[in-house]
Amino acid sequence: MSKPSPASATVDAGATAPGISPSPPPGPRGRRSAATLPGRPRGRPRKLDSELDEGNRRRLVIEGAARLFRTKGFAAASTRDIAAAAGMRGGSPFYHFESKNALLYVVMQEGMAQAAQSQQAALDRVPADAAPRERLRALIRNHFEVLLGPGSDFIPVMLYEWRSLNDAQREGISELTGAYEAQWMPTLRALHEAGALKADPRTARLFIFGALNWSVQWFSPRGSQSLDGLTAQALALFTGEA
Amino acid sequence: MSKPSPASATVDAGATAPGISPSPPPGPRGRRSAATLPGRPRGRPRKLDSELDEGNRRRLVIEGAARLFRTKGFAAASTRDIAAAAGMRGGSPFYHFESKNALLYVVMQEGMAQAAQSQQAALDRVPADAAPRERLRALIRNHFEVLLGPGSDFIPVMLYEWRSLNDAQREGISELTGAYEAQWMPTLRALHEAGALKADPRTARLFIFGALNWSVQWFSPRGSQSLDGLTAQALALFTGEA
DNA sequence: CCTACCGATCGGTAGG
DNA sequence: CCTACCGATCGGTAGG
Repeated sequence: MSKPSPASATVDAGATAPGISPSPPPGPRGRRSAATLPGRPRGRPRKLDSELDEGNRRRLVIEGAARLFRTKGFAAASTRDIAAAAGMRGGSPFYHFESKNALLYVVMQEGMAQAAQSQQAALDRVPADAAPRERLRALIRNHFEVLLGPGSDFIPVMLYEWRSLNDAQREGISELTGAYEAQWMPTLRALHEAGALKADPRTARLFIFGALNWSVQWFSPRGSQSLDGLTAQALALFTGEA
Repeated sequence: MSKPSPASATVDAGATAPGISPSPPPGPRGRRSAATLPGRPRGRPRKLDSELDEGNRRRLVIEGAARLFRTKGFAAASTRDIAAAAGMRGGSPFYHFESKNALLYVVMQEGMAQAAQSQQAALDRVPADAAPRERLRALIRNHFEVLLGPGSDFIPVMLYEWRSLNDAQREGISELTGAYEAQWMPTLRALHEAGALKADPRTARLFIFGALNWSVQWFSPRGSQSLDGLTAQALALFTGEA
């Protein structure tokens, strides 16, 4: 119901998902041939001021967009709002991104790439002979960090603005979320076989993700709950052990 | 983070939450003195055609709004879209509602009122001497019905468009959601004391609601899962019993 | 409830 | 990256 029916969903003409490859930022709108322009001095390319912080300005746009998309929603956050948040004038975000939608995609893509990396690191920190429950604890704890930790605007945007993506973009993000979610399954299956998780692992994963993801709606970092405490509570709820 | 800070949150001048009282629909924009207008025949008020289906037109606006707010989001759904969905021309929804925002409020308020009523009926159907787990089953099953059953656009809108309400409106809706949620607590406490629910009941309620609410993101009525099946899985996950 | 209209705002662009 | 601009669309209203 919340996804448009396949029949009516068409892919825009030039809507190939931008920035799918996790390669270094391609510079403003792909225009990167400055060094080969005529009349430019050879040798070590002395960067202009405007080039020096070019990556920084782009960063500011992305971070401002993430924050505004999260607090106001994609449709309600104007590109002017985003420009102001990045210290720019109205039209300047379009120097870095070809459309508001492409900016949304980059926010989600960067968020998921970082979440996946953080999750992999968390799993690597768990001893190979650890109990499945400890592996689940690490996954839950990292997920809370990604959702609620400092600078955590990107993933909430991904969770709550999925419908604002077009089909090609959804496919790109799905690849990332699919890999992220798949890393939970061996642990959930092990717990299920050990009798510590009674629900079917596939359905359990959906419910567990829902329980955790929903915390962005009610968690306050100024409240009494710590992320470690929340993790322990979640573990108790799902595996019946305090 | 997703709620505006109290300092910057101001209540609009005339923004008293419309339609708080669950009394019968007050007719177009509160104008209901037609029967007392001069020159009108006495006796049984013979209704004009336009009056006959006045409630129906209003209904159509509300239901179209609920569907569009759900599928496109509040900001992205235009009042023109809603008018068209109700078979009207562009400006006509404003004959029934003073603003797009007031329409959102009515959708949420009607959704919650109906959900609360449905939940009460579900609880009334549980025998007084039933085990707490059976009470929880009834609550979960009803919640799935409210979220995923036929005509279930209203509650998802409430869940995902909270930020589009102003402060006065939030207060009005909070009263309804608070009562709805409170009905879960005795059951959760009983399960906790019996050792069937390991997490703290307050936190457990937040996680459980998250797990259930998130199902609107992935559930498909054309899939293999029935709402009864989902309920059994959720019960197994939370209370460790199949 | 429709017709016709209004000011405001929006995403996006040309040209420098 | 700014200035200045564009067409489109939006929520909302007057007047019937």
